[in-house]
Amino acid sequence: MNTQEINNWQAVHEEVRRRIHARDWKPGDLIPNEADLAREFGCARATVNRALRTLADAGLLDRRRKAGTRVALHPVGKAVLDIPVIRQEIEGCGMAYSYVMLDRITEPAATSQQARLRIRAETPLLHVTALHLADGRPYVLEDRWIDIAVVPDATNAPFDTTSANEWLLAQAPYTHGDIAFSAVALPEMAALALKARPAAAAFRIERNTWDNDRAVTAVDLYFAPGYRMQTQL
Amino acid sequence: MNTQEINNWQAVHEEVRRRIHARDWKPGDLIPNEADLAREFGCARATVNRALRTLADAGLLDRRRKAGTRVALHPVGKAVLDIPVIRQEIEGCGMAYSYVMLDRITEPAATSQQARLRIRAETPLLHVTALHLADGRPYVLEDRWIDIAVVPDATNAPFDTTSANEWLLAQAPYTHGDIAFSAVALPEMAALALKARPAAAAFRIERNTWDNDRAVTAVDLYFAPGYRMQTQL
DNA sequence: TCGCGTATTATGTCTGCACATAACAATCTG
DNA sequence: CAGATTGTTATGTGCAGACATAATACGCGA
Repeated sequence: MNTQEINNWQAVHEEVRRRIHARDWKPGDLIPNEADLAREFGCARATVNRALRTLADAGLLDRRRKAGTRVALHPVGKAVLDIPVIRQEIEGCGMAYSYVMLDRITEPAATSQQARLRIRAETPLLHVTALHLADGRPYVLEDRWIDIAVVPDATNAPFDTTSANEWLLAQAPYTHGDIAFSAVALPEMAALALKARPAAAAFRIERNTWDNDRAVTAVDLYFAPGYRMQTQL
Repeated sequence: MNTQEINNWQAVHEEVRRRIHARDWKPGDLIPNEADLAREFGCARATVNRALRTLADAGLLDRRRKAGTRVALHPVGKAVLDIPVIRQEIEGCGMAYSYVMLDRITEPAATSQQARLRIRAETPLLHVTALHLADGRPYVLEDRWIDIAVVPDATNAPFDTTSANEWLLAQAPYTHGDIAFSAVALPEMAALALKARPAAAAFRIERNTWDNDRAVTAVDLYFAPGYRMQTQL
């Protein structure tokens, strides 16, 4: 027999997962309560709790107090994307990373940035444009705005060898942010920098980060055509 | 004073987060060990453990046995994407969902599908093409291949009113999968179905799901131009 | 000085118990 | 009978103590 004791939370996790998968417990079914499972598996309720909580986090179970635990109707695929620092992403693929700053000026916020960062028109922003390369080939174009009022040190940072990306991570903490992925026709200037055909389909990431209610920075990343962002389910 | 007792894991979580944010503990710093923190906060080590574990899961801390816990150098943004059923995604936006099946044939696997699903050439696949609409406008084109050998019931499913998407979720369990996001120029047939300009930049999701080592299904989703996939950090 | 085994230490997890909290069920009251 | 009150139940979380595990630090011998 392979029925060794199920006395750690990973084993409980796996066994419950197996039962769901084997359709012993079908979507929508109420499963036994923690105390019963603990007794069945011969472990403490806390152990069962941890396993079920983890499964609920993963979207396989729905749990409600008193109502009990049931198998999720729609096992919502939750994909966890790591958003790595670009340098690490490139080096992680075994390619040589290099970086070129293309432009760096201080300018009043454009209308689109005002809305995005929820700032007033006269706010001066530091606008940095840079290119990240993998094995010498353009990989992604970084178009970034930084609120100088929130990150005053940025005025003195040259960004000529270290990307704003990494500098900000190390220097400017943030409390939350939002991120959006989309496909766009490459603007002409971006195409030029990336050595791609203008209007080619490019993967874009827009990201804004906030320190409490103050916008720290907004970035647009235009990836060279062919880029794929991949993960496991 | 607002120094009320920190005796639950959320409070510890918040306090640690605050200290990281306030740069009391800077990126790379070793923070006090669990036992010390528990003493400081006046709670049990298990409580501190849960808070720190959660923060580590979120990517803010790096933990290694014996080496201790340190503030992550690169607070890797881990974006958790919900991959909802398309119908729910549309209805969640307050739009009316509708669905049209465009095509449904059984055919031998094309070379590209063979590689993707790791199957032999002669394997027959059920190929279903369908359109999901929001408020009557094309939203996403679903191009799906199903291995009949793995999901025999699929042969009898008409897929004319319920999308293969939902049918599979309810009928065919899977153990794992992979998903990739990219931008592509819309193929002519897809553009036609989506009523978009051919070669327009479209957001594409490729997803493969597996039941242990057998491929269940592969799907390509072509979203209508303008689609944005969004989440919080 | 170099290598290797051992001691130390921080995290990882289990147990058994307790109480908190949410939600549904049953019952009481006007 | 309607609406409020109370009871019951399942999950959520806390605590103290124990042992497991991994990785570093130290000391010993060649």
